Amino acid sequence: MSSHKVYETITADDVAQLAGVSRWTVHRAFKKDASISEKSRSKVMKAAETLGYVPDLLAVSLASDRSGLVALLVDDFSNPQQIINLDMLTTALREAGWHTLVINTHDEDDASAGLLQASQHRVDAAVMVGARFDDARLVDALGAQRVRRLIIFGRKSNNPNTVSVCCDDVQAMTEITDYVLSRGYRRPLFLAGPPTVSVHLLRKGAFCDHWTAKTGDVPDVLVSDSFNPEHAQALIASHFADMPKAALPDVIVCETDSLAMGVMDGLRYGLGLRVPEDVAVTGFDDSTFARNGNYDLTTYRQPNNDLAQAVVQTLQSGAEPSQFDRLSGQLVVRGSA
Amino acid sequence: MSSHKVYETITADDVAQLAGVSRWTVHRAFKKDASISEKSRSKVMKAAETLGYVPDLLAVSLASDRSGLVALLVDDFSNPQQIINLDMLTTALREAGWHTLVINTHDEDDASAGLLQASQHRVDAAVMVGARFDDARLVDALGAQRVRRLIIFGRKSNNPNTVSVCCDDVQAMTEITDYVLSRGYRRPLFLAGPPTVSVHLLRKGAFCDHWTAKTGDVPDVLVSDSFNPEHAQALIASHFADMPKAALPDVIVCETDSLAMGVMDGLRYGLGLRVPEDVAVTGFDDSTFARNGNYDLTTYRQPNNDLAQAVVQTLQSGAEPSQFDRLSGQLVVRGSA
DNA sequence: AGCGGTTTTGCACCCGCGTGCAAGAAAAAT
DNA sequence: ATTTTTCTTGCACGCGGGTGCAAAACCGCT
Repeated sequence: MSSHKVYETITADDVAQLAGVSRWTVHRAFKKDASISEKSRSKVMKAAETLGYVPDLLAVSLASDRSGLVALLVDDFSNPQQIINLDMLTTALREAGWHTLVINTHDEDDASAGLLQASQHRVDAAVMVGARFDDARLVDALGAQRVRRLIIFGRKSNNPNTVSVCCDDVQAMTEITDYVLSRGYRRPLFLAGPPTVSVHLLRKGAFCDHWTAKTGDVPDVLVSDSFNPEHAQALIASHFADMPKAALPDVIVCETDSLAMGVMDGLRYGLGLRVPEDVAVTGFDDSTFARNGNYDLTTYRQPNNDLAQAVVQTLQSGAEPSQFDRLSGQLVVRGSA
Repeated sequence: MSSHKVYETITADDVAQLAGVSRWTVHRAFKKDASISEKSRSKVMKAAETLGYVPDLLAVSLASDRSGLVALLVDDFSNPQQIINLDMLTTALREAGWHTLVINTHDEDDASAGLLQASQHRVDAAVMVGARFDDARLVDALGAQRVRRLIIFGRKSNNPNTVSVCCDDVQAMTEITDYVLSRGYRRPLFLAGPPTVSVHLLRKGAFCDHWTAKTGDVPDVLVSDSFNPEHAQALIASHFADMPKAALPDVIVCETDSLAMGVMDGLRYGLGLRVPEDVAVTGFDDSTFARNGNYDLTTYRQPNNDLAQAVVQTLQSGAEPSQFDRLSGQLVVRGSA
């Protein structure tokens, strides 16, 4: 109507006509290993070239029942780790020939709606990158499964209709715990993010269990309602406001870097304490800002690229894929602990 | 083949059959303001409900020549501002009923290929969020225009086939300049990002022009090959390594927050200088980390949400849209200058 | 030239749904 | 009760291309 179309769509029929063959021959020319003579293939290719023909992916999807689309459901763009995941995933998927539908979900209902929308686009798979939803409930809510394949990214899901791609949180937390112990810290506080989510239980649980196993003590745990650093900063500042120095923990083990950075800001600017002299801090993720001069955070680096590649491999292996839920990263020791 | 389909696709025909009407009536039931009796609409809706029918967007797109997809070409996931843009855009578009194809482009050729791929998905529009490509060349390279509408986001493009959505950089830089002058700084250095890109010429030019107009002096300019903070940190550290204190600038005006943060780290940890006592710093974007206790950056906040809304409005107004290239943000004064 | 076998090519039909038009049903008017 | 007028409904056809099969063209050989 009003949108004047500058570009006239060219279809395979146009190419066929120009090349003097049938539409199906054009199709074969573009298909690897198709039965077609070299002569007509080159005719077709030349015609396609001059016309600037490219196959319409929409039509291809409809006809072939493969869309070449993968939905990425992301629920927190302020989380640096999720952004890195996004970066890696979009890159890896694109290199492997997939395109990416990013769905910015804000809460769980949104995630559920997003999954439905993804299915309406016939995505070949949906990857849940978020941290704020409960995947078990989500999958069930969707009934059988409108989405061909559901990948839970960054944490372990026990839902059988699902593939988990994540690193081994228990192993990672164990390494952190051992390191903290080896440095002589004995009065730890674990700072956890919002409860509701399985990965956190894993990290918190792994830390507490391992600590108790090694020392016999049960560590204190503090829970933040949000991963937002500013929130954590305020929490720390108020939580320790009237506490005598002697009662302070000597190390705060945080579930993520974002929490750790907030903690450091809170300790320094809110309480006037030094890190690590007064209180040491560890994080998890090795985000960009964690390694600058200001934070210099001891943390754990996830194998981001491997994780993204694991998703691609999962998609490429049509059959029941090996689970990639035990990838391992690397402890990064810096100045904060 | 190997991928056993758990979920049987339900089409409008299935619903039609169950409801005892024709497929077209089903279509009408789902179409607002369609001519259909209340009776049959409710019959259809009930049938659709029990079957769990949702229209297949792929087929809809193919048939209606509107995909409901918008491509977002992003070239730098390490740039916090671009992430905020991504966040705002995906949210605003989703609220307006569009879905988002995010294409992670790494260089200009990639952007060009990405645009082509976007067109193959019949996107209703493509939004270039990147900073690293030259849009003029890009648009021309694509020939007429395979993409219905091309929106350049975050900077002004002069290409007539394009809609620019951005804030008024000249106005913004002028405000910063006036502020810096009002604080008594007189030996500025402007730190620019990689050249090649128009927006930067705007900010740098605006600063230099306005400064010269006000003082008669021509400011020094330093160029960083990358917006990466660590890169800027190293650059600053080496650039000023052997310079006597008296020769240092008294304020470093940076093109973006990421540069400014790198500069602050370089000044502090590389050169042992204090900010703002020895050297003041200003940024641009008001990113999350710019406002924490460590950086406390004086910067300029872009109207992120307005910008995203402007994109939506552009898409919704079918006809020649008013250009949204003069939106204005807000100077944010903090401790760094 | 004639024949069996192989490679190429064309075609009917389908993917799931939108559009325009004409037939059918119901409501309004005579 | 009959004719108009207005709503509803059904249907042919199209969007651009993929699949399987059958016809056609090609091949070497007798």
